[in-house]
Amino acid sequence: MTTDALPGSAQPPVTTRDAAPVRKVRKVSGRRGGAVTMHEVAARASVSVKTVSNVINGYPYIRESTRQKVEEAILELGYQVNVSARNLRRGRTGLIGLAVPELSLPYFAELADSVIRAAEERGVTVLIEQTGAVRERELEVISGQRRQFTDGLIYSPLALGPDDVGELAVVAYPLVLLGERIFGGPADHVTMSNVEAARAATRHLIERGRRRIAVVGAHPGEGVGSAALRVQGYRRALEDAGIPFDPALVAEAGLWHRATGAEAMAHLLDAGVELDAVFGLNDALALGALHELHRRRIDVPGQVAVMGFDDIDETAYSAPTLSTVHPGREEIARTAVDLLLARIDDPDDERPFQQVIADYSIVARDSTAVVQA
Amino acid sequence: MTTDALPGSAQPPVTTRDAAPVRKVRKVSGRRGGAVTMHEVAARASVSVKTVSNVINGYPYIRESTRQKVEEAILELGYQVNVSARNLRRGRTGLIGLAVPELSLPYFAELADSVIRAAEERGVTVLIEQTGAVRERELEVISGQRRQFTDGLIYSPLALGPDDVGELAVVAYPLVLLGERIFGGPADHVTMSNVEAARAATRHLIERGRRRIAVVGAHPGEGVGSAALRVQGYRRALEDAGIPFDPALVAEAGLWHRATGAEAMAHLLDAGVELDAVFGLNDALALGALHELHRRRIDVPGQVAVMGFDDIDETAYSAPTLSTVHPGREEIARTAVDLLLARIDDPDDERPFQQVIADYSIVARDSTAVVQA
DNA sequence: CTGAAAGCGCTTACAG
DNA sequence: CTGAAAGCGCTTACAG
Repeated sequence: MTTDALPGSAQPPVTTRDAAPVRKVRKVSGRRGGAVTMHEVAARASVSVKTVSNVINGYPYIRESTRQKVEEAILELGYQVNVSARNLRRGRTGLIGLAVPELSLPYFAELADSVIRAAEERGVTVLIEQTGAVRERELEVISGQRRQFTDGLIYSPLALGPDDVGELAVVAYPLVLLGERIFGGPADHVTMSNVEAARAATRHLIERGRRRIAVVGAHPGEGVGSAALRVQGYRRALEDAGIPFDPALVAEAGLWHRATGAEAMAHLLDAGVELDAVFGLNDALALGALHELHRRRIDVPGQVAVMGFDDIDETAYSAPTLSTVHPGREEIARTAVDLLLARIDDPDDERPFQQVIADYSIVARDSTAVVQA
Repeated sequence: MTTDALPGSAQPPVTTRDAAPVRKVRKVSGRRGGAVTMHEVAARASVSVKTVSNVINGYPYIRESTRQKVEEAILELGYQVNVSARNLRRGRTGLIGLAVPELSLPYFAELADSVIRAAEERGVTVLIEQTGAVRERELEVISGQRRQFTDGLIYSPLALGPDDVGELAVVAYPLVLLGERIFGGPADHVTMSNVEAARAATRHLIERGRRRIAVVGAHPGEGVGSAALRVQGYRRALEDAGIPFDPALVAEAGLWHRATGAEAMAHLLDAGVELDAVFGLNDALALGALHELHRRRIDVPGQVAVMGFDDIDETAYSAPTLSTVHPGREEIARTAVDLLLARIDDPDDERPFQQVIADYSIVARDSTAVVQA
């Protein structure tokens, strides 16, 4: 080692031929050269590397005095395990992948947040990949180079459909599927009861006296995915209450963004459709609808009640605050991580793939409050 | 190798003692055991491993016929480089860290998005870490275990201040600092001209005839960080125009969220402060203010113009759309990645630390439109 | 242009 | 409870 100067430091290079036995300040080195190795720790503690390794990995049967010697040496030398070497030896990386459409979409940003936290609790690190909800890139994620970096993948496709189950069949690493695009795939699957949740959301509106409930975000002609399932739940709730289904109340929105929600809402209003409530199939759509209603000075919830789906942070801050469906994002994240780690820990486990359905709950806020007469 | 069944497959375990010379379908294996090695490729192509390595790493002086033999063998065997082994040998991981407060905050979600894209173009992968803007965790990131995984770090602290420069001094890996909390630290630094941008934003309002311009999001008593700098820019613009500064127009908001923006706005209005414009020190604050104005049926921009800062996606979708400052997020991300990679590629480079200031621009939207008389 | 061989820093049977 | 040694799969001087 020739210099301790920071790389790129403005100071003149200092050649340290240190005579001092122990350095005062040991810099936090990244993975770069000259790092302390296990052998040096072993030498200093007068034990074998095996023993150092045992201490580090929490092997239980170590004499207390030995453990202490080793721990002291580790501290004194500022030793850190070389992760690449460990990975090479173990055949693991300690990293799991998370593939989502885009972090710019609040729901997925929050999902990523939850997955990172859940993984952290289990001592693993998350590598996020963005697919842009582009079919080609969603397929690329499955077999791309990044799979070399990770022990498994949590995969939330938006463009793939049931026909792509075959693409997943080639996967030989632990995989957990999220969402409603592919069912029965060769992977564990965490999802939610979209139909029941949407039914409950609609019932929530009906119970508050609403009868003309519009839906924003439908994907007409699509048989799979969240849109189809949630519209189905909406229709069930109408049936339950004996309210006839009126197609005029169903507004399409391909992308589930605020902008499309506002547009769809505008279409409904411009068409003169009579309505006293709006169910946005996700929160962004509902917030878009809310803005459009505001813009037209239509009182929420006085004239029109609004309901969303996802319970993103923002819904607690909008004016009025938005009632929505809490889809158990934390639970979904935790379950996905746990399922993945179970497969990673025991790759020869032959137990059948699991499908876990997360609990949802209705979050009642101001946008669906009962207005005092 | 005993079985090709998917791990955890419901099928009975199949012991493959394959006699067939070539497998039909090779599964995309993660990092798990039994993967093809370079030696097998070398054997099949009848060359040495060195040659295979050369082909893979694009070493130029290889006979065309040799290259083809090797490439065929790679294809036939479905060979993929073992990243852990390569990393161990190279002393690099190909991963860079990105530490941000929270992905749930739209600005940071979008920043992460941009950094991931920029890194992807350069062939490196990003590992995101969340600090929650908690001082303790921001410090932990600097020396934590994850630094073992990455070749360098892009670091965006929110809780640390100038006094913490010392904490960075121990860092011996390439580091790029983002934001306005720490200046002159031992690292490259990408920032923006907060003062000038805020001044331009305020001027934008003044040019549209506004004179009573409120500021939302100030941090009274704080000398560093975005809040102080942006308020400074605001005051300069007032001076430029000969408008006296009125402290009553400055509203505090510790956290820069939609909710606090709405609260601050409410305070201003309840206090009866006369105003014809609001400058939110970030977009979330401005959007919160916008909602509060809507709620009170105060027309934007008719009665009050609203300006934000950050140009998050959402500002293009709000009603009315929000004028804001475009801080060159993409440029910041790209520059940060490039600076970091330059240090990683040449760790012995002694060139002084750079401070790069990204260009900003004013985005004029409906919330500051000039209203026809 | 290509080969034989050392070594990156761990973990883990195998012995004792 | 601990040690000596092999080997994970690469890359890279060193030779030719």
